[in-house]
Amino acid sequence: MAEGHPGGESLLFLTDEQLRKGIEAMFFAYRGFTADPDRILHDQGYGRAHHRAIHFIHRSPGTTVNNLLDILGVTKQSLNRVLRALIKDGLVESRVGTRDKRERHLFLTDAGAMLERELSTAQSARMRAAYRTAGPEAVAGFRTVLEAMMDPEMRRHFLALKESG
Amino acid sequence: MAEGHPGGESLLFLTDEQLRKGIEAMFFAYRGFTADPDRILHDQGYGRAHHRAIHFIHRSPGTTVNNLLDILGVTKQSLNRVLRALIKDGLVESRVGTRDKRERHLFLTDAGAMLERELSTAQSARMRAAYRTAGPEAVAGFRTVLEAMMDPEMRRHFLALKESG
DNA sequence: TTGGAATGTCAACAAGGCTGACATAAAGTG
DNA sequence: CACTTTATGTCAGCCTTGTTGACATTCCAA
Repeated sequence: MAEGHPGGESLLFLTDEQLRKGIEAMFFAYRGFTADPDRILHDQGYGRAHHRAIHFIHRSPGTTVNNLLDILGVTKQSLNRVLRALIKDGLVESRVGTRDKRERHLFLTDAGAMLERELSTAQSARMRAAYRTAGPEAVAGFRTVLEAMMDPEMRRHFLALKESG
Repeated sequence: MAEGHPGGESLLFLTDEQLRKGIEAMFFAYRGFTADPDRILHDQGYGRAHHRAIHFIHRSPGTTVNNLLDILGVTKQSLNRVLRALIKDGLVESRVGTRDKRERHLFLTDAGAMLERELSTAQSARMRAAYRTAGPEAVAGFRTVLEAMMDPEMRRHFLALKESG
């Protein structure tokens, strides 16, 4: 490690200590990131899985169960339980596909959209505060590192969502 | 939103769309962040909870159960279940305190240190790759935003750990 | 038309969170 | 010494959310 490394500064920030701090920062920050929605959801008897489903249905209305499975990276049985609850409670609507009747297309109802709004507002508020504190350049760096940290397939999903935004 | 906002550029990057992308980036990146350790742990019959305990015991050898509870933000029943398994399997040692005999001080055994090393190596490798791809300035921004996103109490823990590093 | 592939549902189980109650031991306080 | 507080461990039971296995429906292609 002490050998003359070419470039000097370009490698210096990659010490074990720096990496460990990055790991811990992710851990603590993610807790903050989910804290506000978790509180709201818990009050309604839902969990983080419901939030994820609601978020991505809102983001891509009419998406199929299979699509959602790819994005969320869970088993269909696990997702199905969550969807069943959301449908039963009238937050999500499931419409049989017209072209392919095996598929179910998912939409938020008005009530679902309302909850989505509430969750998104809470989570965005924290994000906004963090962004403001850190400044635009820090935000750009933040996004760059996060994107580099994803699995390739997840990055593909992430970028695909970007375009539709 | 379209009203003349003072400062212009300083607020422009805080659109709903930017915030939503940040939220999704956190979601997808965290999956990547935990993917490699999760695989290793699963092979040994452990989960993410065990990883967290091992990480912070490694980071602060001799830490007490109460300390760990504060940092991890779980209940003692939950942590105890994890610690019991780790102690039974000979990865963690629990020593009665000398000054205060009510306290248990936690240490990794050689076997525990070995697993910690394996987990940390896997997770650091991904972090290192992301850091390298993104570059030093992006990394600084990344860390700044994450720190701003934490709950104050978590930030306190995070900064306290930094010093001992 | 029949068999395989794709899509989604239901049942049962495990990990790991949670709360509540309680035991023990040690420390601190009157 | 009696009493309270603190630190920890444990039991029982619940919830969310992950898993695998079995199954129904639908589509498509041989």
